[in-house]
Amino acid sequence: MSADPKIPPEGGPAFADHDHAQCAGNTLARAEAEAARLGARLTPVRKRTLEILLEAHRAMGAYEVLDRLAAEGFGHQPPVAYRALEFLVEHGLAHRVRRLNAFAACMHPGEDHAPVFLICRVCDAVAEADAAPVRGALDQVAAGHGFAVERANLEALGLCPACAARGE
Amino acid sequence: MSADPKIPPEGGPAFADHDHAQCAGNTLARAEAEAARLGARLTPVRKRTLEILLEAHRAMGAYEVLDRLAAEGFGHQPPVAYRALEFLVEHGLAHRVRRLNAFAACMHPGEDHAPVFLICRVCDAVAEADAAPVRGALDQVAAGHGFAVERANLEALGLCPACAARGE
DNA sequence: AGGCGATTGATATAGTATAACATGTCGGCC
DNA sequence: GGCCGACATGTTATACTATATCAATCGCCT
Ligand SMILES: [Zn+2]
Ligand SMILES: [Zn+2]
Ligand SMILES: [Zn+2]
Ligand SMILES: [Zn+2]
Repeated sequence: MSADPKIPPEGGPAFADHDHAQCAGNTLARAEAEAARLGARLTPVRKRTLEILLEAHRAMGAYEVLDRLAAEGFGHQPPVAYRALEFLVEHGLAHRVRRLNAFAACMHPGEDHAPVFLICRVCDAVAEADAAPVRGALDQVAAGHGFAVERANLEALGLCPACAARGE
Repeated sequence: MSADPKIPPEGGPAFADHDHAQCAGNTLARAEAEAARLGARLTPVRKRTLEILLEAHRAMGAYEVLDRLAAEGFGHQPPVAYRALEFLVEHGLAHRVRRLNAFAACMHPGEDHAPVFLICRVCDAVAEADAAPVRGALDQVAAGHGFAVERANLEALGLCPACAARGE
């Protein structure tokens, strides 16, 4: 039942130590501004979903998010979580991490970025890095095949600095 | 239903037109050599699974592979397909395409490569491109975060040359 | 023959995701 | 005010993807 081998530190920080409450609040504010700019309605479920992702500062599965939402009086069915998450992803307020079948809040809402995800295989922390250089190389390789890249999933699995220092 | 070399869609070839029977046979031979080199046993189910992937020359879901295997007298249960696929992936004879929850035969077995996948969103063809430049950029970006990349999933979605020419 | 690890198969279940329908809410518009 | 359509939320039901576990078998070595 709860013999979870991985113990993702509750609200674990991304790679760099930081004041996470401020980091989450900050990002939420930017996300709200971005939603307003887009004319996207950040309703209660959606906002709460985003807050949950931001507070955790890690990738969360849809059902994990759903449990939290349900515990707070929202719907108990999968579509409740999936719809909110889909909304966030579509509007660039969150990202889907396919390697983990999970979702993570976007740390740079409104910046129109193509992220690369750095996923620690030990602590499950997920950091969003700038993909511009990677994307450039990708576009060039693809061009060599006559292929036009529209979207890319770039996800790296490895060791975060903290876990590497801890001797993995 | 399979003869016209000009039409990619069903079981379509990768991006470049080619003699697919030869392409598949060739790759299978190289895969067998690689398996032998590794001391990996390419048993009937495993070999047939690889052949199925090679013949299709596209990414296939585990259950799709399972249906084929079952129709040919192998087991009818999911683990049959998942185990064979896992074996192939572990030995570098196939790759997992997470974006599609699917698997594709490796076109360069034994070359110790880190592939990038180019996935056509129209015809579902999947090409395996050299990821070395992409991987280099990725490593550099990751290093900037103190992150050590061990494995990466690099998958691009877009338009293959044939579909682009056909006016998308 | 007997032991042993690897392989295959079946049963059962876990985990992830979406289709389809019902209800409610909030606008503009007559 | 009353109507209407767009959207949001919620529910039921189901589809799709993946793994844990036990049982039988096979190849190989002693
Ligand atoms: Zn982002
Ligand atoms: Zn870590
Ligand atoms: Zn390959
Ligand atoms: Zn195509």
